[in-house]
Amino acid sequence: MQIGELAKRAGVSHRTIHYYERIGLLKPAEREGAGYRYYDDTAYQRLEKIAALKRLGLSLDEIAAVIDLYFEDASGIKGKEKVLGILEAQIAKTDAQLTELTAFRRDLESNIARMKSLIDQARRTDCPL
Amino acid sequence: MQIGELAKRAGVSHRTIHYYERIGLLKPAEREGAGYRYYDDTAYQRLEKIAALKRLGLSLDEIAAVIDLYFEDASGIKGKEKVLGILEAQIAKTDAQLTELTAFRRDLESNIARMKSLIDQARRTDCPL
DNA sequence: ACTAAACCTACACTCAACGTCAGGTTCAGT
DNA sequence: ACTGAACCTGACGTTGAGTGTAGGTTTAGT
Repeated sequence: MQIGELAKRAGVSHRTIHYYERIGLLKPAEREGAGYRYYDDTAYQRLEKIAALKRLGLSLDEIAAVIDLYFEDASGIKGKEKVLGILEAQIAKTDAQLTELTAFRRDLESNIARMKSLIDQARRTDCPL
Repeated sequence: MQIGELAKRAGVSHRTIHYYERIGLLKPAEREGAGYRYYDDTAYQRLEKIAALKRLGLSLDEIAAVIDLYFEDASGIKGKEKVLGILEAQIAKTDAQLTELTAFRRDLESNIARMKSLIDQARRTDCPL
């Protein structure tokens, strides 16, 4: 598939794909004959993964550091140990984020309840129709 | 307390505080005599809250939309209903994020296990000391 | 052969969220 | 009265994550 279709399927612009390629997030893809890029499905999967990791709040740099795990084995034992370190740091971060996120959720719920009762109350006193 | 101390306590720079004030995230604070800003503890709490919401991935704009909940009641019933809408959208987003985050955590754990076993294996075959 | 749609590179621009710098004012202690 | 630390504003610089545009090339359909 060409860049246009890939972009459409992944819900990003072709400029974004060029950008990801430039910063090393997405491999340059096959370049047949002239300069056209041709992608297969793994490129699409990679873009999806990138989007998912972005939603978790990772920067593109951080994503670059972990994404290859999903698509190839780290090369050599040095690489593996480095990757292990990254993963362990990442899981600690994730746990902290989970804690904060659940607390935030609780907060939201209690505020929703509060708002609802305030609205109810206002309705009953101001305009009982 | 003055801006320097507030900045130190909250772990941000004074320029960040100026910036937050300029975009309406932080009230201008008391300005006695000459232009010096004097803050009380709620300013500190507000900065903490902002930091927490940032860690959850909200933009400063989004934070501005919800932070007042924590410090004052929304005014009028119209405001309350608007706020309620924001809160409910936010909680849906939060739930989605929680789902993704736990999945990501699971992924990380399985990758960590995989890496550990690969490293172990490599150690045993390559250099059995 | 021709044309429109899709592609290419390269540079410039945007926007958020700050940081840096310069030049001036104010406050606290001596 | 004086000095150094803390403060002020305003303009400009920076980084991350892209977007826009210009000018040229390639491909697919007719």
